[in-house]
Amino acid sequence: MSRRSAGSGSVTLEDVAKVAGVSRATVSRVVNGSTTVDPALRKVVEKAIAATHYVPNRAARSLVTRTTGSIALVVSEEGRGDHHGGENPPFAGRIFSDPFFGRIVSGVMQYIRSRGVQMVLLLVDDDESRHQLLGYLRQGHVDGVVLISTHAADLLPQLLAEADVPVVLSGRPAQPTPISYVEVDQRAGVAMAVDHLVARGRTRLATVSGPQDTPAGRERLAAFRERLAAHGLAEVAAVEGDFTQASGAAAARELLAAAPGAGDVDGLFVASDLMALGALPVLYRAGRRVPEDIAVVGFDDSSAALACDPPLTTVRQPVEEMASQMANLLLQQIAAPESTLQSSMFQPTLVVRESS
Amino acid sequence: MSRRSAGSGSVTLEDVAKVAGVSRATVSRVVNGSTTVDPALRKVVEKAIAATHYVPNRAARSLVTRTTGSIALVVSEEGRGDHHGGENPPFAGRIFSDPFFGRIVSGVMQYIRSRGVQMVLLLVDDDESRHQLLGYLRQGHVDGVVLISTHAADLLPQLLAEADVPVVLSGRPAQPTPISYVEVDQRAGVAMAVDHLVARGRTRLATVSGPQDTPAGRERLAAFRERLAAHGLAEVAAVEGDFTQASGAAAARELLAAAPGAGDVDGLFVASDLMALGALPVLYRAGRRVPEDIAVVGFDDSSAALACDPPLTTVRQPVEEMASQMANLLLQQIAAPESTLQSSMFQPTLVVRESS
DNA sequence: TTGTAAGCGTTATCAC
DNA sequence: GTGATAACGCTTACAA
Repeated sequence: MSRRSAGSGSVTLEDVAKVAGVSRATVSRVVNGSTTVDPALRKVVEKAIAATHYVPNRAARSLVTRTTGSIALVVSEEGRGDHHGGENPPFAGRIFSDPFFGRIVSGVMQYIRSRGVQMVLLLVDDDESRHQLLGYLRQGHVDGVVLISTHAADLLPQLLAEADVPVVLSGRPAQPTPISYVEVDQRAGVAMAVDHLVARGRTRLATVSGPQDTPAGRERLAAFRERLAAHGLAEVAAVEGDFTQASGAAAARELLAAAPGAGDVDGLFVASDLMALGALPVLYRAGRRVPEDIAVVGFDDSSAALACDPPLTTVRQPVEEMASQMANLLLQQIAAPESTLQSSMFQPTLVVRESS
Repeated sequence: MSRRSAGSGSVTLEDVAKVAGVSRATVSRVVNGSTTVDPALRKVVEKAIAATHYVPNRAARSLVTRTTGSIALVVSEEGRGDHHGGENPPFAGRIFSDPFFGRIVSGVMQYIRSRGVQMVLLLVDDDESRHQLLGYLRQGHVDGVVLISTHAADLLPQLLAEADVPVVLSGRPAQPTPISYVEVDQRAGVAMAVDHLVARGRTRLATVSGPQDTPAGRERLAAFRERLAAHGLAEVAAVEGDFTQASGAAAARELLAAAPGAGDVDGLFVASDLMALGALPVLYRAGRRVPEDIAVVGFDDSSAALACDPPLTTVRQPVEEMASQMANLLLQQIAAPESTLQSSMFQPTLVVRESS
């Protein structure tokens, strides 16, 4: 085939109709699986479709049906205090290097691919890109949105809800908002971690928390304190990270500086595996053996947990399943826009490895 | 705003024209930035557009222009020997958990976002999904494809080239194919790694190679041997991995079993950081100190390199830049379909850290 | 059950 | 420079 081969896709319904000796409408009915078509004729039409290599033109179809068969996966990093301060590149690619991101993509794709739905990936990281997103959605190029929003101050969940765009949010919205969402039971997960440490005989517990401008960061810290209290304990220390590996290392240093006495802290809950990955070498170099001197539990069960040495005990979030469920709820909402909003809560599990 | 607010996006060119007191055609000209329109009228029209919150309907536009303003990022895992043998989930999500993937997404997005182009993510991992992809492309929902293909036996590069779809491939095609591509100078990168190890006084060199059914895996192994020969050396051992962390660990074990004498191997080139991440703890547990007993160099400079302990010396691939360039070449090709095919080669750099 | 015909919202080719 | 008007390829009443 040459580069100048017949403009593929240019065969129309009309062409098929001509070949099959029927009307355009009948071909359309066959293509769309209408039941009201004579089986014999259908055979003929199907043959004609195969012969002509017909494929429907999506744009034309969209124009009349006002649906597109695709959804957007929107990653919103907006609402952060730091507006990419000195990052390299300036582009907010941090999220794409988080193991979390890949799992979400995987989960969404797994759900939609067999349903003939496509996914377009969009990033929002400032006012301009948010504005562009809103425009894009109004242009009607997607039927709905799976929204990954990390920060509590993010305006997007509310805006999308108001704009009447079918949308499912990752995590409970920070402000009460009429929006569907899928969450993990953070409280239960953290409780598992704390209970596990206590069961291992640890009583001097500290935490490396997530950023307090995110719901996940806040909830996990609160749950940590709450569960500690239930055991009649109080935290020895709490240092805030930002869910990155580097911040985990920094937090560990801070922790050691604050509690220099050997054996001061004997159990550590780190609010994400990636931070734990950063923290472990720091502990190790400071002469603290894991788990002997200090038992460590992470959160997520991301690939970072297995990259840890020793392998990290962690609270598993079923991220892929949650992402699939987001896609599921979204597709339901698209199919029945006026149905009531639904949300799902997933239970985490404790994965015990060698770090505790 | 209620959930029943005015059907957003339903304001048409005609509506704007009515408000502005001009014809539909003129509004269209303004929207598309045509120069042949009276500045005064343009002002009026722009005001009307703002007043009505008009946004163009993409489907209608696509239908007539036959372009979509979006491209596909196609990840093709096809051509592997193992057809997801016993993987959990069966879905081929391996690629999404590779740090590589996020960097590619980041690079492509960075390039296209300011140009108003959108990206849809597609996965091909078997005959059926490949067939679906071809159909999808013919439906004309994207203007072109950035193709990430990992395996040498993959049919997709050839098929897309034949189908006359604008496409840019990651890496040189395994079979000579009329297709644009972006590659890294594997040979130069591996040479840096080997030279570095030799400069460190290492002479008993081994490698954990990538899978030999991928171009990257093959080229790096060949280049390793070639460069070794240039130094008058020969490899002590070469064990094949599959670019995953687990395979790196397995390879390290095999290596130790094959060369059990202490000090047998004093330098190790691992063909990807992720495999190095798996290999290091195995070496460590076997009593080999890194870098004292055995110096290790990786490839990629992915996040895995920093997750290593000690931090990994590695050959940096400018993945984001390469991905951006893929997008760039693709957009060029879309704009001028008959122009000659272009390819780019990027130079890697050596990032020296503590593992060697 | 099938065909006819009227749009869907744009862009593009013409005259003016 | 501007305005009719004809496509673009499809779905969908409505008629037959």
